[in-house]
Amino acid sequence: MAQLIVSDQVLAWFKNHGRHDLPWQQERTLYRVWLAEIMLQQTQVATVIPYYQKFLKHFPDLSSLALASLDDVLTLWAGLGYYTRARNLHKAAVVIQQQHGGCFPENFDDVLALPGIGRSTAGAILAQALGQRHAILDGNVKRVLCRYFAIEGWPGKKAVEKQLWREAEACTPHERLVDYTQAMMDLGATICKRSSPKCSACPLQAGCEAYATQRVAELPTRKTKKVLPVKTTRMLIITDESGAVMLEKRPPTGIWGGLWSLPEIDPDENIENVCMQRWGYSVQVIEDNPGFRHTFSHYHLDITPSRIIVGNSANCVQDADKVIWCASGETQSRALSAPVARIIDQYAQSSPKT
DNA sequence: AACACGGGGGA
DNA sequence: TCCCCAGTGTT
Repeated sequence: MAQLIVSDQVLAWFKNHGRHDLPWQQERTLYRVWLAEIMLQQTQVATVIPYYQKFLKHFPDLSSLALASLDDVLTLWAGLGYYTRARNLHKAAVVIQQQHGGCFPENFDDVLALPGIGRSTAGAILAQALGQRHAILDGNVKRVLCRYFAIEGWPGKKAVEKQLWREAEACTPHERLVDYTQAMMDLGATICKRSSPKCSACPLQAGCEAYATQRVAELPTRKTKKVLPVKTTRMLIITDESGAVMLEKRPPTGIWGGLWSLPEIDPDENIENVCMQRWGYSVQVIEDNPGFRHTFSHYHLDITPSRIIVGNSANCVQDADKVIWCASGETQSRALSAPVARIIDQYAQSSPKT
């Protein structure tokens, strides 16, 4: 069977299914394409259009933008978000006035050097405005390529991104760069979407490795959410003859600062020894429990609750600010952390009676 | 609530 | 060089 050429498929699809009437496609000057590409960073087409037209009306060319105050630029940008883009846009306009005689540069490295313009945006501007041959690799194209070539690994990783740039270069045709560049972005935005991609309407389906191996939903590989560290602790449910439970006040800062909590010990330590050392208690461990996980924003805490009965609580004097014995019906009125409340609630049911 | 996003800037 | 951020829309 004949080799499928990505650009051929995409260009043929673009003819009937791509967008051809976007404002920045009408008069493809470098200035207009540049403005569009900056606005389109992290912002969808439908949102951009009214801003784009308003902006162009006020700043129809590069010099009007360069001469404007940053305040005026930001005012027109208001509502689009990511205002760093507007600052860089204005800064770049000034740079172009000073260093390029007011003409938007046509050399790739010069464009790349402007503030707010990276490799992909530089390529997109020159390809769309001048038909120069440059690969682009925005989020849409990354998704298309990751799926088409079944590229594993998070695209933000350098090695993966390097491979993606290589594929992007290899796929880029030598002609019709204006259409191809727009077509790839349109394909990613309307067909090869992050979720619910429309593979049945995709011009690349026949050659798509992810589609062939049913991995469309898994690719691109998502960013590994940084694995939270796991800490472990043992919480002691120490009850006396009356069923009252021992609570400790936590330090004012840190986790559960100032709340009442169950005494905690290192899960690897011997419970009887610790109870004797810390409180002078001879204790009887009733049971050990499988425990459960409580997750904070920055770590998991695996909690093992251990049920303990002590016969001599009255004999032991404690600092009432730090330790209380709390009767079973009384715990609800105390400021408890959620896991501690859960544990106490769970064990209150089976609280031993004297 | 988690995730995605292009480029800048700091480690 | 690599990582993380800012700031907002989408899922």
